[in-house]
Amino acid sequence: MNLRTLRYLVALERHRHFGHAADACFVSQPTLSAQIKKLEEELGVQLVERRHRKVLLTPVGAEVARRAARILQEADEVVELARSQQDPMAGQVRLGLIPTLAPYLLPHVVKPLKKKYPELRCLLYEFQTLVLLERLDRGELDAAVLALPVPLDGLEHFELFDEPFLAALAHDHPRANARSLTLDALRGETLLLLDDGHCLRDQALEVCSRIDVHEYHDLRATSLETLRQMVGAGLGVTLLPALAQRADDAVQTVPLVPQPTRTIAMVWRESNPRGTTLSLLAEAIRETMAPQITAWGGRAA
Amino acid sequence: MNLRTLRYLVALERHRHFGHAADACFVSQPTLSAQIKKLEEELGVQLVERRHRKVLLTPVGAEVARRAARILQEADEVVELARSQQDPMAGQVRLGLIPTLAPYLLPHVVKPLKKKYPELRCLLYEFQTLVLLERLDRGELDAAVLALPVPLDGLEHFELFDEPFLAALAHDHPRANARSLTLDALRGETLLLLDDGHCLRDQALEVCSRIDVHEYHDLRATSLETLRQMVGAGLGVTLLPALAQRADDAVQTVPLVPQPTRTIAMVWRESNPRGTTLSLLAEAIRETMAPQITAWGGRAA
DNA sequence: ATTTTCGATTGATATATCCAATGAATTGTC
DNA sequence: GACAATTCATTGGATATATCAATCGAAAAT
Repeated sequence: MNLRTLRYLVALERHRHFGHAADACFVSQPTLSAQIKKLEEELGVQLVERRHRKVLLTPVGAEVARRAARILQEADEVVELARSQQDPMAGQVRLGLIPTLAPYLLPHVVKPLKKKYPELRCLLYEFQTLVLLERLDRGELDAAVLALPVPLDGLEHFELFDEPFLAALAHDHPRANARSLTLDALRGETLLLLDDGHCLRDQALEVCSRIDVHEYHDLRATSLETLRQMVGAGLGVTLLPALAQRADDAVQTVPLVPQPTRTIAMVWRESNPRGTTLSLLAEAIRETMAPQITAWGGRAA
Repeated sequence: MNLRTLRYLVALERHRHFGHAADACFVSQPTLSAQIKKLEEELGVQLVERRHRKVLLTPVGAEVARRAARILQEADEVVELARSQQDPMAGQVRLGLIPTLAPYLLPHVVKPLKKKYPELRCLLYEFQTLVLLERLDRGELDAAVLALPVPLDGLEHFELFDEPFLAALAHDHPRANARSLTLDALRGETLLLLDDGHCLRDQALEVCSRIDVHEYHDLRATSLETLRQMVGAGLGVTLLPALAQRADDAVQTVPLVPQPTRTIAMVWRESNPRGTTLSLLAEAIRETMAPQITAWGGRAA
């Protein structure tokens, strides 16, 4: 069976006339006749009653034509689907972000992106780095926004910006009102960290590795907001990524000198055919965030 | 576009491997490769990510494949329609049954069916209810025999009979030789059940919900025969469907009063062109089983 | 460094589809 | 009743398409 042949049958049903149906299909009448006949042979049933000056579909023929019309419609829909996919900035993109970034970055970028690329529908997911890379590889995500470094084999990457870390202290901490702090000033403090698996945990540990701080081991926060609460409650200090800072009576954030940062980038599979879309998307995010980041002394990539 | 090409795409989706997909379609690998490529060109979108040792469908590719599978199923239905037109009770029918019914029902019906419809070849499958419904929907089965209720949208159904439940007790259980039991008589017993996913598990729980029994949680049987062994070993009691009873030194089955039952029915897709065949088949099964069922006090539908 | 795996490419061959011309059956006209 | 008109079927040759075996080349595995 063949979609073309089904089209012939549907045309024949409409026109009830071999010649006219053939015209409508832009083929010659013998072609259509032969194909209908072949279809009948293949199916082993008579589809058409050929009477002089009158073509009638048999009951089976009518049913087959009805189903054929439906099949053709669905086939046309597939073509439509593909066509609508042609515009690089249309359709949907499945985007994953790390949890210590997503809730703070998205409020800045979602609206501008919607404005710049109104046809683009971003499906947003929040996973830790390892899961992001896994899903990326399995094709369950189109791109991931995360902190470098990650193993980049087979991946394209586009650096978005360097996000500074700030010291977060309880409001009644002796140094809470300093204009800035050196890392050394935190020596001897109790350091609060996120749970295992969050890249921010490793980044904070890395930054603080050269000074003598003791991690608070009894409780590890599972979200940045919990971590902030713990700082506010006076359990210790932590490093907050700049995007996560906000007015908070209980917690003061103080810039560090020299400024530690983490590099935020978007990555995707080299083989992803939507590479263009993803570059443009990354570029748009970079551009949107640049003013904010430079104001904080970070590097817009 | 071409139905053959769509078949190639669907095979590629299933196998995620050009060579294997080609084998499954009985063509050479270059043929399949070329056709997929041509389809991509025709649609103007990349459907497949070709990575070394790994083939991945793009999101569009996956969607196209999904629609293609549907189209192909409908095309196959046209062929079936035509075939069944020639002789409704010839050809093959793919029939799925639930595992708590198949081994006990089939010995009763296979021979009579063979006699009544010698041209009909039944391919038999055994799956749990959820899988049956899924495969039915995907067109991998023509009909399923299962216990109602199930969601019946888009499905025809034909009730075959109501199968009674019997109490199954170890032969040395105090009540093992009773002529009949009320459910209340099981109060306080340990109830043995099948594993999750078996509808019989839910049916037994439903029946016993009003009396106080404790489920034996440490081990759930994966088959009715295992369950019977466990009862024989004295681990507890269970409910057996009437068709599953048989002479067994270690296990006694006792009728319950009033008699709980489950309704066994055959279901198939409304759109299945072999509806006539399937009704006749169901009718034949109902007729074959009626004497047996009424002898047990069940209702022949 | 070598081998293995696997999709892409090539070129020859078989098949399917197409059209123009023509045939055959029915109906309408003189 | 002969002849023309209509309409679908058939024929035969041209063209397009799908197919295969053989081979290539890149990436991984050893």
